[in-house]
Amino acid sequence: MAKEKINFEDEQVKSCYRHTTSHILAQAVKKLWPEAKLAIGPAIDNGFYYDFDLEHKFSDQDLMKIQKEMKKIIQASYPLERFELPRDEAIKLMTGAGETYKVELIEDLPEDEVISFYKQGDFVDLCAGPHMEKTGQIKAVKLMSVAGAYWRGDEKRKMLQRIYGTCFPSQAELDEYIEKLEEAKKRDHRKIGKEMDLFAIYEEGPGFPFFMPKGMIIRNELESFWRQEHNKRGYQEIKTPLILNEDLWHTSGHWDHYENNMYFTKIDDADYAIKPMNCPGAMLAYKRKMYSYRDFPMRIGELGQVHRHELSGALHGLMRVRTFTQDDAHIFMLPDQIKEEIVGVIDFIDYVYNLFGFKYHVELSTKPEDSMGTDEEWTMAIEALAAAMDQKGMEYVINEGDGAFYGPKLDFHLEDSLGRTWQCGTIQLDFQMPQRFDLTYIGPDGEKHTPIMIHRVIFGSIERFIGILTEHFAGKFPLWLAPVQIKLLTVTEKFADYALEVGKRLEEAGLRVEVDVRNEKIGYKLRQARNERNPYICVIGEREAEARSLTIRSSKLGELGEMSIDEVERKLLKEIADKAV
RNA sequence: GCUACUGUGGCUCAAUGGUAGAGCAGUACAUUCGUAACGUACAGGUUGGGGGUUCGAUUCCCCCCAGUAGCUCCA
Repeated sequence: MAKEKINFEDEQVKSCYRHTTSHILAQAVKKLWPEAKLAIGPAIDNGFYYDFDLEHKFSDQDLMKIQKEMKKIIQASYPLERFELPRDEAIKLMTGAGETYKVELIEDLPEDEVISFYKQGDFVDLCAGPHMEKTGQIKAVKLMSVAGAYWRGDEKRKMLQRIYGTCFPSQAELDEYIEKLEEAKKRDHRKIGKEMDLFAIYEEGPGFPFFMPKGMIIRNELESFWRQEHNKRGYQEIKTPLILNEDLWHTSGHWDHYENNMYFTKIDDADYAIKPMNCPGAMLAYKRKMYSYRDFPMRIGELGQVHRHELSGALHGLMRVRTFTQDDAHIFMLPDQIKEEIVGVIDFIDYVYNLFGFKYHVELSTKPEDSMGTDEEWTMAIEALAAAMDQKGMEYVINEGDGAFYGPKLDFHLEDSLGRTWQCGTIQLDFQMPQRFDLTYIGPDGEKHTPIMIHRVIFGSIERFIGILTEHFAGKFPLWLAPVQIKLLTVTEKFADYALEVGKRLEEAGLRVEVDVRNEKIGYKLRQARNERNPYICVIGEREAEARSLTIRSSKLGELGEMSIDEVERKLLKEIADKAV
């Protein structure tokens, strides 16, 4: 049986395999530190973890020790035996063992739930299973790291020590996984951002990124693309201030629901807040005049810079910052326009993500504990979002209680190089804000009505999106985004005149060109140009200068041979116009 | 914010209880060389900040700041 090939393609098998390994981890830790209390130890996407409550702090050396102990348990190939106990006996067993966390888990199980345990050797753990038949079936194990994690994910409760590990049916597969992780690290946008001189974050401003000239090119290209696409889709653009009076934030509900994340300031003794969201500004902009029902839908976009006080430990390169620019828009509409507008935004997001070749998944986030509005309004809003997704025939998962305080949302998540997902696009349906700000329009009945509003972003934040793009393309950006699109390298200084002339001409055609006429060997200049991830590199020597041609090399396709300057110009301009990836 | 870890010249890293070294990048000189690093020289650091222990700390201790991983939270 143990010789049977373990099918990791089967998610259930994989999960069962990893879950068993987490029990082996727990057994090893209990052997080495009998006083350790066990919390929980599930299989996760890339492996498994187990949480322990233990005075002794695990070090990297400890991980090695534990791993050795795990090997012994695997070699002993204990069978995993399941047994069930009535509730009181189960509690007695765990209380006797001093496993207070397990007792709490049992006490929280529903009355009619079967309480099962798994035993391997002298180790017993509360567990619903399933498990492998014996510990000897586990082949390649590696403990990855140790980190803190709150008991039951509650920051008010004790922080436990969590050991992360992974395991595979063979050493080769484990090695492959480790190698993949190494490769992914090379794509880290923080590393590439530094190497390509795109952006920087200094101690003087944690979470407040600086964009350098090359990063600004990417930013500006994204923004002009954004404007173009919004124009096409009937959006108008506004800009609202960064700082607004306290009253506004009371009206919007931010003061009550979002204060912890806001920065405040005073002007002439009056309280002001730095905006954490753009919507209240958009509300004021709406209120500047009267509207007819014929004016809807009204789509108002804003590239709005917001500031949010994120916890220091949450900051992460460009992905999680304390100031970012949302590619925001607020759509005001009539009740019967809701679904169509949501579908329109879904299509828009899908168009943009597909352009870059992104895979994404969607979550529907429902009413959080701290929220405004009635249950009926929330139900209606959630149903509208779900209906739009259903009309598109798109899959989504429900993310219970994770909505914004003013309404439910559809969140679009993109993956980074390490498989972590980041929320980028979001569509939020809001019945609250228009009421609170007393927004109105005149309906066909001649009466005043309150419009319905959508908040939405496509990129999410320009910063995060650039981070994701950087990792997705490993710094080899599509030509239209590349900070330098073509780099010309001279073989010797003799060809500098020709190179500069070509450079000038390509620049006049609208291309971003760099010419390297330095007195260095061509191999050296070439190496540097490649390290800079330049999409196109041309070496210019005697041959090219005489024929007035270019020998071009693509970072993606390799050598493309000799072409006329015209050809190169046309080729690149077309690639840019096509936004080819 | 919490837990653990880390913090040395622009970058990557080394070293030691006795006031720091290398490679890359930079500058100068030399070289004019056709597809991933020519050579020589120079310059560059009060070892994140503050305090303490010590005859002496960058190395040990404490506090703070920043970063990394994870948790919590989130675009």
